Amino acid sequence: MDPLPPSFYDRDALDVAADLVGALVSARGVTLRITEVEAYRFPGDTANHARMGRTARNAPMWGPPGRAYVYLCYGMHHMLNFVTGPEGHAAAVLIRGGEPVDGHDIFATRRPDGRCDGPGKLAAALGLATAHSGLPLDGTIAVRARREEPSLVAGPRIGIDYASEADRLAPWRLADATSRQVGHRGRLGVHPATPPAATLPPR
DNA sequence: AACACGATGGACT
DNA sequence: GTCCATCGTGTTA
Repeated sequence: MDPLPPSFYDRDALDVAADLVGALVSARGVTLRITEVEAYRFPGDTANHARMGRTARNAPMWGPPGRAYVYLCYGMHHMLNFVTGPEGHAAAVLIRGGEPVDGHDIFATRRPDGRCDGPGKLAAALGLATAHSGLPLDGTIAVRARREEPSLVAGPRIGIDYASEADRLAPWRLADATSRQVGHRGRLGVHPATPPAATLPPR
């Protein structure tokens, strides 16, 4: 199975997010089936790291689609994102949860409790850190298309109290309705994602 | 140079 | 539910 091409990511982050649930992400000896994601859109999303413009940290978000954006959160947890939209469009999808489907022994050393239901846990399970930020998603980190379409549930994104009320409430967290590896289940509704607004510039 | 603050997780009440 | 470790980054001076 070939990695998903950059064109897969060259769409609105919410559309990409919906298609990433169920996809496979592999890195450093572990493969996970993605169970939970969040879309960080652009422009106008006040929860987006790139909301204030380009910085050294968020530089990969401004680059071409289909690359990783990894950053350190709270001084100890790493967060894995996939960059979406064309160059200059600083959107991304945060990968928040996954079920191990290969490399179980390595997974067990990185996540002794077996849990992979949060973004810090997921990056730890894959052995990723900020050194991997900017890498294309067809090498050390590789993503392959899902085989079956999961049933999705949606809810507000987690941990973005600093954002505007509209952005705090936007149901841009998407998860597999049947997976155990999904956090904050009480904050997920049964509704599918709202249709994405046109936030991509015409091409 | 100093400072404030996290797209969290784990321990605990 | 509450508390807080821990440090890179961005902002301000």
